[in-house]
Amino acid sequence: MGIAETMKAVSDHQRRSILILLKGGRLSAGEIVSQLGDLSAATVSYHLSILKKADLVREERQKNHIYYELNTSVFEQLLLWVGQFTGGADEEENL
Amino acid sequence: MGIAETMKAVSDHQRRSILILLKGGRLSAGEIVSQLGDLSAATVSYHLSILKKADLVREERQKNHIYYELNTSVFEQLLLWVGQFTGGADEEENL
DNA sequence: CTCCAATTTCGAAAAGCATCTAAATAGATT
DNA sequence: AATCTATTTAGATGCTTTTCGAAATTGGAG
Repeated sequence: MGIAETMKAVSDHQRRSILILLKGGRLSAGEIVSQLGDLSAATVSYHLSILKKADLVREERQKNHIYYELNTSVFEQLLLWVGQFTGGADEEENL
Repeated sequence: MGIAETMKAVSDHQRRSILILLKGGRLSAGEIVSQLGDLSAATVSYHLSILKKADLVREERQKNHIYYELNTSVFEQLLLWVGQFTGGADEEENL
């Protein structure tokens, strides 16, 4: 947790692709592997573990699948961080 | 240009520190070096070049100083990208 | 309990990144 | 033009990250 971890997680292209995929609803690891197309299952698993540690996705076990879905709450924090540079959100006008 | 470049630029701790410093107004490279305290001028220059390439800062030459300042417009794009996951901004409801 | 399918973990290789010192450049001042 | 100061570029080094294939794990089905 913390902006550093979130930023690192989101700074990788493949991980951003995974996040975009998950916008369409939850998917199993295997489904993510085939939708991405060009990455081994091991690699996808690695990326998922990073997204999970950063709390950007949540995992849910069911049958013999593991489903992943977005955890939108952490994106709010990211939004706050970025917002401080755009006059959005945050704003502590005390200088 | 492009979200990839922006994300990479912003994913580094030192570069984020530089951006925060620049929130307080423009600074020369040397001023940034001393405010950061623990980084060589060469390294700071390296980070500035990345922020510049990503268009997050703008440089302005004056006397024998080079001043850097935030370019807020690219942060808006970042905001849009993040916003797509939070129900903020963007929103193309067509499924 | 054995077999299968889905996923993760391990170990290694390759690529990329942050950092430094030293050398080069750019511009202002003498 | 010689020099001083501010900054960048170059080259080297160590650290981190991404990726893979193979082996281990986990849980369900026969």
